[in-house]
Amino acid sequence: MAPRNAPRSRRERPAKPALTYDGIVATAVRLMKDEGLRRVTMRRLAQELDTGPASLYVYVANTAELHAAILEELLGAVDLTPVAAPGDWRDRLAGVLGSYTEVLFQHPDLAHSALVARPSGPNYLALVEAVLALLHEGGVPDGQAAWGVDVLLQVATATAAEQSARDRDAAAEDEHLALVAALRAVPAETYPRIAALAGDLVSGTPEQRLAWTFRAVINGARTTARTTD
Amino acid sequence: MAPRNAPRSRRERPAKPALTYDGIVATAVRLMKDEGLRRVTMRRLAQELDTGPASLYVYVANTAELHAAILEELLGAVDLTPVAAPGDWRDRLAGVLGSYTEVLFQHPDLAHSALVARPSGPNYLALVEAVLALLHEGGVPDGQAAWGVDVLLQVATATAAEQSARDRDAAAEDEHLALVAALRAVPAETYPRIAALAGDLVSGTPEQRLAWTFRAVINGARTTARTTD
DNA sequence: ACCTGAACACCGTTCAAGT
DNA sequence: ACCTGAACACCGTTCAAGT
Repeated sequence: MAPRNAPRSRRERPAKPALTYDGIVATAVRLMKDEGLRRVTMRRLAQELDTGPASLYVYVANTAELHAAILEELLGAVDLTPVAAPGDWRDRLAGVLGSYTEVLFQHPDLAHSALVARPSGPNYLALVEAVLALLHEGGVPDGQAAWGVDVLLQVATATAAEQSARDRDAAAEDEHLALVAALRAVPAETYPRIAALAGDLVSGTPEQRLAWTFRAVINGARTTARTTD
Repeated sequence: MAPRNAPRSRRERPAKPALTYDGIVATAVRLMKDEGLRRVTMRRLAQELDTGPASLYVYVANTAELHAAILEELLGAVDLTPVAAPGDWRDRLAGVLGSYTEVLFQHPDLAHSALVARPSGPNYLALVEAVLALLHEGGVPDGQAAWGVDVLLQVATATAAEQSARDRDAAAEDEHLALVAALRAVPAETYPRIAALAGDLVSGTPEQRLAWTFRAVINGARTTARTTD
């Protein structure tokens, strides 16, 4: 046992390290990994940093910005090596997008927040750059590449966000099952095409569907001119 | 002035009409149009219905389901007449999708909730049926049409959701401006493609970009086989 | 400049108890 | 079966006052 009244805790563990933006974000990332994004609230985070919630507003404008900062941090894990690897550009682009998707699927609540407040830090920019570089290599015209990168990242993000809601709580899963049931039980007179395609509409894993979607969007972006109409 | 103590209010305005699912949803729709989706909470809605929040849980499983029911209601306003109109199937499909987008842009908070909990009522099914019918008319193979309808509705919904966040609060708009600024100020050595396309990346209105995206996804879905790999 | 206590104005959801 | 009061366990954000 340490002697009583020793000034240890005062000197070795300064109870309150000064607040910094980086420190706040790092704590937020840890909190999210430990307890999920739902618990990364201004109040809970302030508690973790041994302060009051008002103090955080000096560094972060609101909760959405905080969540965007967490995502930006995690985007450092996206594998961008396919950009410089050999092989077909489409496959390598699908690889980068697949890696982005994996990051989102591992922390799926973030995908949801990414749709609302996109990050704009270096890791996000590096991802955009990688996608643009591969579209350029594939000969996709600049204007189409510029708009195409948005669509590609958006479908990946939206798919992860949808999936995340179902993973998180049973109610969202129930609702998805309700949709599947509704599609299968639909009267063929009123909805002939839905009835004809019932099986196809719900087939495949999210990953399989997303892989096809990436290819389809890449092909579409490559071949669809940006006419001003 | 009416005579005092008349039993009027007791007989002519029964203070509490019985709760029903339809009544709850109708009140929720009205409340959203009056005060915005943010105010359509279980507590606020219960107050509007002159009861306690616990009573609503007899009819609605949770807030997400309530919001999905509101959207399903509003989807009745989507214009599906292009399905049976003359003209190029692509243009008519873009028309249906554009009408769906307009509904979402008018009540943009709903778009956000639609990504999490999709509706599965008759209006949503009619929209899916319309898109499938037009893809069928265009000769898009069944499997590709089945997966393509999802992508088309998803990009429309995700675009509206993004836009809604910016319309709603200034903070989200600031964040978007931060991204635009970051894209324009990026060092050309580190991010050569972003620098080269800076103007294109942020050009166009959401409507213009979405119109191109619809065409690109339709083309991609039409030409991209669903190989099992 | 930075930090904070305290307050304002809310939330979703559950559950035992009533009718 | 349906409805409810009351409670549990939280929220985001602001602002005047302190250091």
